[in-house]
Amino acid sequence: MAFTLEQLRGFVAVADELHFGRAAARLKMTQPPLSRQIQKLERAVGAQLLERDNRRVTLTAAGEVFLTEARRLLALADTAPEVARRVSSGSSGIVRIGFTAASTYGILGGLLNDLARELPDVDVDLAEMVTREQVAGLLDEEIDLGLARPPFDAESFGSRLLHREPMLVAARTGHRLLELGRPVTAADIGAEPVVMHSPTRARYFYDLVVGVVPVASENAVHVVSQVLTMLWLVAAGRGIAFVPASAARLPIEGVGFVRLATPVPEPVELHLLWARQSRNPALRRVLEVLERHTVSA
Amino acid sequence: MAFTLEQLRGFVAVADELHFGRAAARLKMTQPPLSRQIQKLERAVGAQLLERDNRRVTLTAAGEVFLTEARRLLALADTAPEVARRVSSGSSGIVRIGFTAASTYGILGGLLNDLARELPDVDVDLAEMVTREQVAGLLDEEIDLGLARPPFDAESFGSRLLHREPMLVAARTGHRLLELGRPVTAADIGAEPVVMHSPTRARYFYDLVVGVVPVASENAVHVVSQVLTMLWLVAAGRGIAFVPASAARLPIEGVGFVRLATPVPEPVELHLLWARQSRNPALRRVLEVLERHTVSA
DNA sequence: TTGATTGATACCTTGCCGGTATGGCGTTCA
DNA sequence: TGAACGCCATACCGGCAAGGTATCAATCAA
Repeated sequence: MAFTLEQLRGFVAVADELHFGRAAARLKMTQPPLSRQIQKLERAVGAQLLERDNRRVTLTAAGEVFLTEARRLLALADTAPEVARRVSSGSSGIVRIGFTAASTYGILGGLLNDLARELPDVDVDLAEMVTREQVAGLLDEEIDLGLARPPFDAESFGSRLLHREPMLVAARTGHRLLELGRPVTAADIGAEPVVMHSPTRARYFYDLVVGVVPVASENAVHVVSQVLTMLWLVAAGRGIAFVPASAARLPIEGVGFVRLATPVPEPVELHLLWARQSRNPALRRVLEVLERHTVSA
Repeated sequence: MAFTLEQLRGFVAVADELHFGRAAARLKMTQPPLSRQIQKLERAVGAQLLERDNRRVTLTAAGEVFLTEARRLLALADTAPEVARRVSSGSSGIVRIGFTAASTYGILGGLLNDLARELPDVDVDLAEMVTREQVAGLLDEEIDLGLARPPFDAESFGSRLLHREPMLVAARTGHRLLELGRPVTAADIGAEPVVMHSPTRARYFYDLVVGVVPVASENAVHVVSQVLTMLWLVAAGRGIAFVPASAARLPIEGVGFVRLATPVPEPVELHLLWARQSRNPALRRVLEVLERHTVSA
């Protein structure tokens, strides 16, 4: 037969007071049931815990070590519900965030700072993934929150526009386009070789660029999907590239930037994205915090 | 109102089976009282632990964390009588040691041998836990002694450097880095895909590696926290990994090791760690013995 | 639509827990 | 030295709560 937490409380009280009567009073009960509790506890443990010598009560050696065990058990039993409640209310927990590499250099830092300040007990796991992976990850609950670019299905996902930025042209230092002193237009580009976005893996940028510079696909010398790779290729003199403004923060030697003229001034959108079906309570709190989060451009 | 250990056992059984009927059978009771046990437990905890949707049962986020608390409580409740009985039958103390998985393959064995020889009347309980868990465990006296890596607070903890070892690069057999015949440097690694340490759960190694190989974070193909997992991923050809030398003792097929060049020759430290506040008398004696214990490299 | 599955509810019975009363034993004074 | 007191254990009783049986309600599969 196993012991109960009540018996432990009784034992700790008696061990504190070394007196059954006072211990019982502290537990707001009478002495006889307390005596029986202790007897049962000793039978369950299989060792004598207290020496009662009809005048005084003392702890045995076994009782001494069992007392620390009992205290630890009770402490754990008292705090465990608190832990669960905190998770349930979302004030503690884990939120897994997927993000595109490019968003790192824009707004992820400030966003994480806000979270750390307002929800210090929420752990954030970060995973770098492209938009398509994020969409899949949200659906099978691999991540809770995404930082991604359109398009995505408004039915299954909640989203919020987080950030807009202009499009830049990246070119090797000294390139003629950098000297224009004004935004670059499609006409300026002509037959310039272009490091192009992959139409499959970076479809968002691909569509955006093709909508502005119709000829671009003709001059593509490379097709890649990572902004960083593009800038390296630009630095290596392979051609020019179209990148979001936040890429200018990357410290790549030998690359300069100039604004690209677009119908919309800031066409590059980054959205917060989450699965409506998510049951992660921490996610709700995180969304509340990020609702108030504004992005400094 | 507080919960009982019986309710915890009920909850753990249901969480294991995700089925009230089977869980009840395992507990040798019928289903209705089990349902009520869980309801009472949820009221006592103050959070919903299980999602019952009349066809299937799932754990909520709060249930997930409460489950680990419940398991810990029950484990403690099961071992506590054992501890008391051992003392009752002559053992003079128990020391609980937390250790990281990696340290097992280095020095834990010899250390335990020393203890068994010099303090045969002290029982040793072992628990595998990461550094952060050890720090928490020491503070709430769940363990008495830790084998962990920096950093930790020198105010509340006593510590002693126990062991230093070099850092290795793990790569698939036949990999070019293994053929160099000399320690690997940051330049050798280049754009090699890397199985990286988690910056949150394996912060010590993360910081260590990032300090030596600045590009590592760019090429991270996986982020994990267990050395064994890293080696499996390396064996599967996912990339290379940075591991402490003791990991080379793990018998993983198809993985080779080569020294990583570091500013300090043996940068990986393992410390003995204990809470200054500890009142466990056996701990004092153990520390005296380990004071004389030296580690054969 | 119907039968099967599964968790919740209603109601009953019983066993356990705590209460009061009292006993046994030792200590303390007059 | 013995009477009174202090303290823990035991006996016995009553209420409550836990478990069992029967059944309901909801969902899913055929």
